[in-house]
Amino acid sequence: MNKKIIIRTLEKIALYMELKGENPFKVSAFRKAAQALELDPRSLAEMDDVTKLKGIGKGTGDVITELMDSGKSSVLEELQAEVPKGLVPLMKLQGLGGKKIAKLYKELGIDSAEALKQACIDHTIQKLPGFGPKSEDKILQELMEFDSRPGRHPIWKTEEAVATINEVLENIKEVSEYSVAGSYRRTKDTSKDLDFIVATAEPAKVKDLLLAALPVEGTIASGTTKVSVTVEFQDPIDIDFRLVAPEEFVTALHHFTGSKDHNVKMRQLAKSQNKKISEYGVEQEDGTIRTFKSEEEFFQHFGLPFIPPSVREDGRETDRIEELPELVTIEDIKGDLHMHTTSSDGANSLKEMIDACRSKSYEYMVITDHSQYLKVANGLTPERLLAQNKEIRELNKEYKDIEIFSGTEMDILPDASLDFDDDILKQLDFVIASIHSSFQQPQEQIMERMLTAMKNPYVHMIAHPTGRIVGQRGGYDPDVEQLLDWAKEYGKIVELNASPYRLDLAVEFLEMAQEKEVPVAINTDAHAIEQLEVMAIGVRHGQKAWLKKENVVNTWPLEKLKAYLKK
DNA sequence: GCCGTTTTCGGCCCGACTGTTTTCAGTCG
Repeated sequence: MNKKIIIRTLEKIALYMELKGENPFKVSAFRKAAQALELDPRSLAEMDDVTKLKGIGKGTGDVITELMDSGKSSVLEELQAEVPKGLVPLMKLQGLGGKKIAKLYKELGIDSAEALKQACIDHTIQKLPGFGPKSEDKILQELMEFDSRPGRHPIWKTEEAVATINEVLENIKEVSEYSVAGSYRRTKDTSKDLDFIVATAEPAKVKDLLLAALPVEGTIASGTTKVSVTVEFQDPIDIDFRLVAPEEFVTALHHFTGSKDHNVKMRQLAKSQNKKISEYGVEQEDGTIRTFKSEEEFFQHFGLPFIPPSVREDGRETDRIEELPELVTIEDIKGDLHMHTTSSDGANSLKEMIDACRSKSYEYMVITDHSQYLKVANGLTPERLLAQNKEIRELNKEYKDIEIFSGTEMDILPDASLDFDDDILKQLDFVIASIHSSFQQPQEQIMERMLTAMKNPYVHMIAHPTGRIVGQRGGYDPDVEQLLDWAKEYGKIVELNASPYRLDLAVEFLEMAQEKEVPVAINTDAHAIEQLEVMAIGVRHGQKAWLKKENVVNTWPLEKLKAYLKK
């Protein structure tokens, strides 16, 4: 029995219990059991007794055992017999939770979205105790909008909204400090909504100014310290603003940066020290509230080093603090191994790209324009590539402060051949191989193409290994584990493409790469000088996988990298 | 349902907002 199926079953049981209106602690016990399994790196076969895991006891352990023995769960089956399936999607509606849905089912027999809609239209909802005319209106509204609302927003779409809001906040003089928080600050590749913390002594005034400056489409909640609105940018997106007093800024920022699991862990830790964390400060044993000047100081208060937002995820980060000093940081980056110029589809010339990298104080850089197959990107023919190679060699003599490698981003063609012959490739310093075509091929064919590149002795790196676009397309679906095994076997680097459109490899695969000791390069794939800045996003994405500096080749000094590429 | 260096019962992170109440339950993050 697959571990993932067991995890999903435990979560499903929790969901059905919620719909039954079960004790919330019992519900969360099943969620915690699912999480305990998920966070344990071992396979089920490797665990002799699951109840030894913290969070799994007799009840949840029995469910797991039954699933392993018979492939089914009588607990889930009983719940499913009792709770209509049609109630499950109702949990997604804003403002409706397990208890209210359970009540609607028990009292009115509502067992589906359609039945709920009809009950709203017939005005039977508002007669139910605990519900009223406003609830009825809201539910109906939610039901109408639900299908058209986007789920999670990819980071490349939210960036624009964040920049706009930052600008608005910057220009309100009553705002003393502000920051985006939430999953965006943690550099998740998608976000459900955006959170902003705003420090001000005049919350009411700031609230009015803020709402007046934004294209607000609707209001979800509007209190004195918390405002939730739907704002119309490219797509409508929900934004939470928390207005706090200046001294509360740091604890509020920490709280609303999350993750939820990280906060739970921190609060438990505080409790064990007889303290209490809230968004307003840390209550000491004697009842006084302590506030902080910085998050560093906040963590220090609990005897912890600064934990960067990027790794505040599953709550285990507080147990991995000894690894924090080894994490890759933006200051460690010594070069960028993937960028384009006007020779192919870039917006800036060779010299402009070089000057931009010099101003970033990089030790080295690689020019990697597209190859001839990619006609839409004006890919270079062997002749143009060799001419560029010569030009780079000349420029390299001229610039003493940076080493300019001559490279290519060569297509792996649909027929599993490579776009350049070996006698061309061997004249280059750095060869990237990547797939830009025939994504729909079956996995065996994709993998055959990858294997050709892996086996070629002149190829150094596989770029954007899965071809995904965050929140838009899945890519060409390679068997990533196999790919990483090959990379290890044939000595290839895999890329962490830092473009917010890609962030490819994804976090789980980067973890796998590090475990298999496959070196990673964090590259911007810049098509214009401004895009060199996405390196910071890539680094934070890498931190989410706990990538260590030593495993990221472009943190290495020039000589070490050169020696590695030559072998 | 799970857990225990206040250990087999009683708590489980903490607080804001809404809509319903007339003091609070439910939902959300």
